[in-house]
Amino acid sequence: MSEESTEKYIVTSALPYVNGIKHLGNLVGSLLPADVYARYLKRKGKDVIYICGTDEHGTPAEISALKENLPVEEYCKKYYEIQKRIYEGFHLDFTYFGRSSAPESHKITQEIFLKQWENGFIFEKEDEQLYCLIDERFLPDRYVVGTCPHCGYERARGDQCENCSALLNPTELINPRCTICGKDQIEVRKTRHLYLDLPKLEPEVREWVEKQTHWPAVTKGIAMKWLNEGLKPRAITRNLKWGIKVPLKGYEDLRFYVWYDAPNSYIGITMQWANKIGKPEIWKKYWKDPDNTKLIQFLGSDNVPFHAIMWPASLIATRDNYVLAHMIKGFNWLTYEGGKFSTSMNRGVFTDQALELFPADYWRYYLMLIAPERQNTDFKWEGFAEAVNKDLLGSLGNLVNRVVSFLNKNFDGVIGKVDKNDPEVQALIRALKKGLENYVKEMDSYEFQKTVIILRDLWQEGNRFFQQRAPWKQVKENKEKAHVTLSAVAHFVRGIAILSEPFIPKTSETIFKNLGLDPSEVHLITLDHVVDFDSLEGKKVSSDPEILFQKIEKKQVQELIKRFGGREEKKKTKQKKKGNQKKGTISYSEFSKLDIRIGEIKTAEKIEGSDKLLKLTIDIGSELRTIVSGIGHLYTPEELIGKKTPVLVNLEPKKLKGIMSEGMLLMTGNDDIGWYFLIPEKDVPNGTKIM
RNA sequence: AGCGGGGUGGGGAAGCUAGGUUAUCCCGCGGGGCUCAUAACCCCGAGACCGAUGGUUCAAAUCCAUCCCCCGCUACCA
Repeated sequence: MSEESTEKYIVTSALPYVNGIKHLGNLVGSLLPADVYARYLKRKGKDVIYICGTDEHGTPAEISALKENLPVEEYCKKYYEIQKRIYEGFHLDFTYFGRSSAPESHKITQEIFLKQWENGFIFEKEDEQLYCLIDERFLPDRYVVGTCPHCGYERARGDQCENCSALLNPTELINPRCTICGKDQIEVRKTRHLYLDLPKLEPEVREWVEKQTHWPAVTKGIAMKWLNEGLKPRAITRNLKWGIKVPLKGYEDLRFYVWYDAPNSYIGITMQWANKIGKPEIWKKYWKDPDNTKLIQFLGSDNVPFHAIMWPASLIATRDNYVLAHMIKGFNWLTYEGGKFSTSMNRGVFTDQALELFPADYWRYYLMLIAPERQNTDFKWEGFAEAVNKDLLGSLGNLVNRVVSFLNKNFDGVIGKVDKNDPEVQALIRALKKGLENYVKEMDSYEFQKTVIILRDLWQEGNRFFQQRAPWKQVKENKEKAHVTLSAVAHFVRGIAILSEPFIPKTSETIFKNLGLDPSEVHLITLDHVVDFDSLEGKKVSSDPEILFQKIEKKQVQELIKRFGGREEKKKTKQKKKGNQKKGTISYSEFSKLDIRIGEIKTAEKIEGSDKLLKLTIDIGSELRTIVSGIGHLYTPEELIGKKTPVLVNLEPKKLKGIMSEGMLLMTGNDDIGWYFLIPEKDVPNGTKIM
């Protein structure tokens, strides 16, 4: 066995919670980049497994199951199947997509726990918790509301009062109520829980984290913050029925906390795979050979503490030889049209809807292009359409189509010999070589956005070469040379199809098909065969090439924004919220944005077709402003001329009755007592600021 | 309020960790070319006091300090 083959990789994506169908944000923050990376490693010829599955334990699953009137096991199975099918639709090429509730996950979690127990990293502590007599369950903090002991707010949550923002303990609440049944049949019960002794493990965790100099800023920053604040013991059990049992006498009523069992399921799911393929021991080859295995984990930044601190600590505490993460690639957040994805407000796109609208590769490409690697990024329908129309269709699709069509029209579809002495051809080969080099460099640094841009540049490079060589002219003057041009481009296209495979696997298949190659080959060829300008010689391209992408029309974009919620809707809801609230405090900096000055009304005239609006010209010192004001029923134009009044000068201009109004008169009063000008006590020059 | 991320030509981003020739890319805009290709492609051009102020330095978008603004998280919704 060569040294190369003992090097193994485990790629994991954060386990999506079983509860319902996920947003695009969930895809882009872990599942998709993990898939792209695992595919990349396969393109490098590495021994790699890509592990993921649903995270099924915990209270939310139980509650959602209640709501759907299903036993929790059935509920989880249902959503496991649904999510699995969706991810297959996105061509996520898992080695195994399992479940955290499978027997293997129970087994490994219990095994890990027992080792920690033997090694003295687990202790018991008694605690008080609220218990709902109706639901017959202990209530997690979030499932209790009651009156705040500090401010008397009646709907304070178990952990914090929204009104006075005091941090609370659920047992402090006055008249606590259960949010599951809504009743107040609650009592305080003593309960004991098991804790993982993180303070004891801290030095080892710190030493390990400090060694990870190659982690991205998001990951390392969050991990160091936790360590610097000091680790506290963390409960690993809950009072639930749904979950993994604690394998100790006297603790049979307890279940492990989700945060504790979920990451163990990466191992558990690998075991599920191992059992399924009939090699029950093979999981150890990956998870218990830390010197030769690299664990690469993809997750959203909220998950970083669990993967960078808690889980490694947990594994270290076993004193066993489990693999710890080599890379934890944390992602920031994806927003939707400038705001957040929101289930309740029905804003944003769910993964199942996405697949009904467009092929998976459209999403894969755009999402990786805007992957929130170093900052939050925004999903925009216009951006999506642009990426599809310009990059995928205009650049890649066009290149593939034009070369295949041209070969069919002029050379019976046969690819010829590439003349490698031709300097322009040499330049094209060099460009592909260089592209490959950069691609590997960026992928090895887990830089997905940058890799996508390298791909896009290569697609353009193909078009440039095609344009520069103008085979449609060559074919008339020197048919042989035209054939060289087309053959070179065909080989180039083959190369970029392989490079593009991790990102747009289905498209790469189609490209291979159009080139007359076996589509499944594109998932097998390794990167060292990308730069190859010989292998297609004599081959025949497809006589009926498949169109790679469909254009997304402007009209369609507008419809999508309308259907899924766009900016307009966001504005409205924001205004609504504000309108319902009392005026809150503003900071001085916000106040200082207001530019209010004394202005003198120079002219005033009625606006045709309006009974209240007057068009005023106001001298604000530096200039004359046109302001439309609704005071026509209070004053005649003549009365207004010469009046001095405070004017809000930097108000966003707005068209009223077709006239641009560039400011606002400030007056006092209301409709009962009338409206009055605020006239300065002493005459001041026009344009004097009001502070 | 606390925490995290960010402010770079009209829009979106790269560059900032290891300061240094004309600040890079995509879209848009202006002009030109091509007609093989899903009006898709290619070339040229205009456009940036790199959030503000102060500092370090021969030299700062890049380092330090202060401030301002935006977004997200703080709800087992990633």
